[in-house]
Amino acid sequence: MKRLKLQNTPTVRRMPTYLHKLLEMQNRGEKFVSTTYLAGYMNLEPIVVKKDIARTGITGIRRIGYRIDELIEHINRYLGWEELITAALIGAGSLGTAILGFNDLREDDLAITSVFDSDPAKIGREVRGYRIFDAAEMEAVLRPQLPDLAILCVPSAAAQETADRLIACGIRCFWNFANVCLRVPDDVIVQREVIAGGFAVLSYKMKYARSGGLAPVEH
Amino acid sequence: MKRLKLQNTPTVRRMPTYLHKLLEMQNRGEKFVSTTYLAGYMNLEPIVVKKDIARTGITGIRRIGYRIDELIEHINRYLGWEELITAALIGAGSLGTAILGFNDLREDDLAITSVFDSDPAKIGREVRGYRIFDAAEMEAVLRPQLPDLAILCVPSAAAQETADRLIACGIRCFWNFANVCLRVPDDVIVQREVIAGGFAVLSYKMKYARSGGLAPVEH
DNA sequence: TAGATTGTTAATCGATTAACAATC
DNA sequence: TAGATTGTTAATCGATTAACAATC
Repeated sequence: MKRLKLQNTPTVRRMPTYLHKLLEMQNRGEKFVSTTYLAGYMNLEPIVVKKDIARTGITGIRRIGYRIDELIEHINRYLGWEELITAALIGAGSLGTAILGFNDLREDDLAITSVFDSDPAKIGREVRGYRIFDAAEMEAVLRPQLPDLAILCVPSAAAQETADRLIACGIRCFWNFANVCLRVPDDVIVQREVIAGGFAVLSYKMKYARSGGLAPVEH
Repeated sequence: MKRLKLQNTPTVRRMPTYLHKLLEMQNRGEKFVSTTYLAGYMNLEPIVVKKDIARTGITGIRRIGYRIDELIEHINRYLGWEELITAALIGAGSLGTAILGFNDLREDDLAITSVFDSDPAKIGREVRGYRIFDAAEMEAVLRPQLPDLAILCVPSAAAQETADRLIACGIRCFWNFANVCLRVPDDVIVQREVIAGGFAVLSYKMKYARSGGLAPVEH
């Protein structure tokens, strides 16, 4: 099976952190930023930031850095965050609620257009200003206006079945927080978040530090 | 500044997913597993899994695979998950509550020994069976029995200040879910989770697929 | 001018992938 | 035996890092 392999994911993953810092600086009224500054903030080597920024295609000003507004625009374009992305969120438990509350993402990048749960105690109520629909009515609600992606916050045991229904509905993109690897057709995109993966890196760092002394850093 | 750079993080990040699947298989009464099988489940090339497993130092059985119980033990040792890791969780909002509810991690790997919040409406109450302490009393509660790490689920604006207090208390390891890069001394370990990073990869995949056709896969 | 920074090319390093022998 | 798998070494690829010219 030949698969399309994605490149530059380390760069892509760093972009939202640059963006967040840049927006904060813009709010403070700052106009320019240098790679040195961003690297200092993120505890990275300046050359890493320089290469990342170069990928967006921006041209900077020698001795000064980059225009903040221009850089924000370039990063948004690089990530495909120019037009609003719409999503349905399935599973309004504590994790789902946490995602509904991320104002970092929800400014101009991601709009959650509907929220579903199968718990009768939740259906019809509001969470963070979102009305919760009955998961049984997912197809009926989504079909007329299909969102770009589905955010899966359902229990792991229900994830595959939920995904199957959404795929049948026409959804071709998933952000999967359930602890299972989904079986999907070739043309369906899945981004799985593995929280335990972060914890594994953390404990590996601890093990490393016990022998080494200093605190290790990724890369 | 010379820093200790961590290697094999891609391997380390995949380990918890192997582990989770292996435990499930063990519960079903299975005894052996092959790299081919795990690769099929995780949608990876078999050679990737073979190399990952080799890093744990286990020896397999040609034509059969690996003993599941032995592999579980080797992965736990590789990650430093042999003895229980203890943690304080700061911030019992929806994200904190979600983490308190991850039974995947909380079996034998991670024990949350205390939970703090500064919201008077929450202090003294229970969330998922954990009693919530007043964040103002963090030092008093933690000092007598310092946990291995702190899980930061506080609002971003409060993260640095909270971290500073915990460092003064003796904490040397953080799992940081707040959207800021913490300033910490050289000997303090930080693992930052950037949820927006996952979303960036997802939207980058979408952009890629729009031109390419097939759904791209990392690596 | 001097110095901080961008821009660009080359070197290095590490992770993935390929190839194939060994073997139960 | 044949075939599926592990074990191991080498090749490739991509990301990080180094070096240095250009310049405001």
